[in-house]
Amino acid sequence: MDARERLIESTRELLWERGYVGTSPKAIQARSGAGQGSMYHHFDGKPGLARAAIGRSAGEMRERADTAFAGPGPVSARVAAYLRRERDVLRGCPVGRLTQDPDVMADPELRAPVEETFAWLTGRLAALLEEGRAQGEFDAGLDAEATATALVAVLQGGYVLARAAGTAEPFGRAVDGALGLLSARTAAKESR
Amino acid sequence: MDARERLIESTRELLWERGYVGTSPKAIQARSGAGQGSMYHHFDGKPGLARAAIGRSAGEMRERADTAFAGPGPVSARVAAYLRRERDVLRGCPVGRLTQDPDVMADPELRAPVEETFAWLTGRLAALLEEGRAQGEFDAGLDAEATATALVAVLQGGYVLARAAGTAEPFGRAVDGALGLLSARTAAKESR
DNA sequence: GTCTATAGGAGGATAGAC
DNA sequence: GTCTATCCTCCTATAGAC
Repeated sequence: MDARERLIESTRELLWERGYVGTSPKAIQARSGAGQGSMYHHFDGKPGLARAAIGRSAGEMRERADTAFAGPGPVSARVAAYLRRERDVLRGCPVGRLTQDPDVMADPELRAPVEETFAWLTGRLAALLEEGRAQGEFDAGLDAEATATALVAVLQGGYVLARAAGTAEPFGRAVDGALGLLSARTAAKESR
Repeated sequence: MDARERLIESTRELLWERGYVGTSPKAIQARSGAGQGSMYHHFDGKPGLARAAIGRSAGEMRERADTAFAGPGPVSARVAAYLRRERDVLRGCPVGRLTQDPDVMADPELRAPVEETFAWLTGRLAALLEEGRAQGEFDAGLDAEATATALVAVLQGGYVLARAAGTAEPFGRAVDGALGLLSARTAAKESR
């Protein structure tokens, strides 16, 4: 792995763990093993490094969601698969985390990937739920858009509760609670 | 308002807006109008100031929840009242926010109020839902604990989505989605 | 490409005068 | 109680040598 690559990856990790304000060029250099000169040769500074790192995190988040959504089985199973996907819960969401960083949200270039990722995710999930509703998997009264937003929120909030508790447990319980509520909207299957 | 009070309140606001790492003693002094000497006379430094500020935010959060939960009407109405309570959505949750601050979570004294507040809130809401279930307001199969955790997560995640979008809208949609799902678990009322 | 030198400013706090 | 002076470290970056 070359220096440029190590710099991006180290920045990604530090942004994840400590946020933008909490991440210094010095720390990035230390973790990546790259020197001052190397860092400023490959990037124009902290914001540039952050752009590369955030873009990568956002891309990964989309890919993982896509994988779960495109899986086999009925919609409800794919939604459950996504919600229950293995996660490093206590680490939190690398993208959602940035939402709390005023310096990130103040910079349009840093903010855009965050905004787009959640818009895409919610929209994708809403389309999936709508598909399930159209096929009679869910009852006709289900509001796909609102439900999708609630499910994404459960995930993001689950991270918050888990970190507050110091255990991954609340995350799992939140997901269980959400799926429990959703399952009640599953249209009864006629057994004929 | 005396200097000590202004210092706490300013710290509270800054912690809310910028987090612990993003808040400097200098900024606290500037916002409070107190000088260096005044600040270090009343508090032993940044951690001490943060202790006072975080404790206050946590207390307020509990009080507000208590007010909604203790209101009149059936459980479902009190839960909805809490979820739909007026909020400064784009500002986020002053307590949940701290969850992303590694320096806060690393200090037991700063962390404790955060942990306790969410444990209390989830437990309180679970007890309320259980009460509703026992009284036949919800169907017997409702998992009060998991559902309560999901609802609190929807709130915390709603803040994240709202900040990502730059609008309060996703918060409202997430709450609508959650309440929509919950209403399907309301036991049908016999009209006799 | 990477290293070292250098630099102004901010962060976080102490000391002592008033 | 509050003010000013002072301190050392870290932050973020630039310059120029190798």
